[in-house]
Amino acid sequence: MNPVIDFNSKLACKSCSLLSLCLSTGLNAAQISQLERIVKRTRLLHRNDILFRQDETFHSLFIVKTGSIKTFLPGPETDSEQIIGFYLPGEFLGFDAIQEQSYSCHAQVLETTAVCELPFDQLTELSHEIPDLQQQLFRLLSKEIVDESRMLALLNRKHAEERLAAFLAGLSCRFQRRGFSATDFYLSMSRGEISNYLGLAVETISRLLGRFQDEGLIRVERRHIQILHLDRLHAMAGNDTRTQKRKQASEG
Amino acid sequence: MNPVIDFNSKLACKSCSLLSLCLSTGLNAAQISQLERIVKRTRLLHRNDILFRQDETFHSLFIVKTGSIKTFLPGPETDSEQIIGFYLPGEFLGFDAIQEQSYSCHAQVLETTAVCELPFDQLTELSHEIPDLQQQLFRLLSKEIVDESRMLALLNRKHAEERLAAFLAGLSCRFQRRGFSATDFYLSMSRGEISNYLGLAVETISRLLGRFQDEGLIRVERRHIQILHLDRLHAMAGNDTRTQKRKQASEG
DNA sequence: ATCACACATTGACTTAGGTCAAACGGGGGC
DNA sequence: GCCCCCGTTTGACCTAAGTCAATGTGTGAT
Repeated sequence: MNPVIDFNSKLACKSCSLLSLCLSTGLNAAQISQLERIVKRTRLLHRNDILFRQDETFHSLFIVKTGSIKTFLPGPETDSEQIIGFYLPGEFLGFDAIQEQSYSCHAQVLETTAVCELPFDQLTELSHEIPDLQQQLFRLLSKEIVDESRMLALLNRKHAEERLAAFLAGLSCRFQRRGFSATDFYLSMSRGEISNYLGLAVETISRLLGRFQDEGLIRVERRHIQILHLDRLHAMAGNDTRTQKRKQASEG
Repeated sequence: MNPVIDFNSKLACKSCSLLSLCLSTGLNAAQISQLERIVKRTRLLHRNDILFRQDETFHSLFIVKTGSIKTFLPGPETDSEQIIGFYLPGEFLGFDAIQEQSYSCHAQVLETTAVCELPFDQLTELSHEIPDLQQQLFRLLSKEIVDESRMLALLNRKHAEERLAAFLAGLSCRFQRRGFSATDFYLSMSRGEISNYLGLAVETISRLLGRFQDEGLIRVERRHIQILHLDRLHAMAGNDTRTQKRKQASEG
């Protein structure tokens, strides 16, 4: 289920398709190698490991190389935590920590996961020399803002069915963009985590997945999801074609 | 209700307490005057004027000097718009536009409002010379991310009562920080706009405001709000004292 | 291989808040 | 000054989704 990775040697960033995907649009080879020099050793983490904690001093951004991570705000009870986001290969974490110089949430690993660590002060220093890097960082922060405001709209205006459809459609897009199948993937999060993230009850997720399957929209077996009608799923998520195109263009 | 402002002359930024509050923490006088030079003429807008539209090409960030602005994602129907945020004096708009170089939402003025315009390319250029400026910009973006994730948690985990309490408590904090009263202010948005923002029905807002008043928590008459028990309001919003302190510290 | 436990499903019932409808009231336009 | 219209309030009713409870099921530990 998880690809086998060579963890013995430090992976050079140029062999890591992710960094170029994420950061270096517009950077030349020399600039990329400058960037490589500041990347700290790849870290390998296992299910339930904590990458960072709320209030911990901020030093670094992280990029998911393989695996997946959830971020959440803790609540008074264990089950009153609020999941803020799921992070898949090629995605950045830690932007929330810049403001107060400490992380605003916990980040916990959902499955065996490799991350790159980017010390932020070195990154900003370097971005003085490389204007495009600064620009790219601003873009990544900005994307996070846009994504979260779309999520606000989802939670405020959409019913359970549309939320789950949007969630699955979103995962599909993100997997596809990293070269995985858009229609056949494994969820790294439990039903409970999905329901928490979407502001629904576990039972609702369970019933909806069942219904989606009955309707021939998807095939679901435990955490294995196959999307049979991606177009219908997008329609159900309330993405008109125009929105979809715009999103795909921007995410590409 | 609105202070009288001298709109005949361009307001120098140093006379504008806002810029120093918002941007220039840690900037010296020379740097501030560099910054001043790139600020475009203050613009004066009136109720319902559009500051920018979704998909419009991005050139500038804006700061609210006086008045207030809402941002929203348009929906297919007029009433299916989703309000993303309200912006008060001293607050920045436009960060969402960096990613795609076009605004992700509409920004509309709620009352007579003055804004400063900061051309973004000049701002980033300047921030190569002034590291602290770059840092400050990153912080502002980051704050937006944290605020939005708190809002996600609010919408997902809180009931109507807690949402409205949090909304009022939040306004109170923001007014106070700009030197206005924390317990006596006017809402620049309608009940409908509040309900839209909080993901509730107008009727629910109306009923809750009535109930809060009956309970002696607030005095409300049309858009005039007086908070009689700020502590109880914060408690109702689910802000434990610790969270409150941390928030105040960070927002100061 | 077996057990135990956490995750997942399914059904029955409850409820917070939405929807619909009707009445009210204040401020801007004439 | 009067009227109209939009925003607001209030009441009656409805429904989507939550809660509670019971039952299944795959996985990892022993």
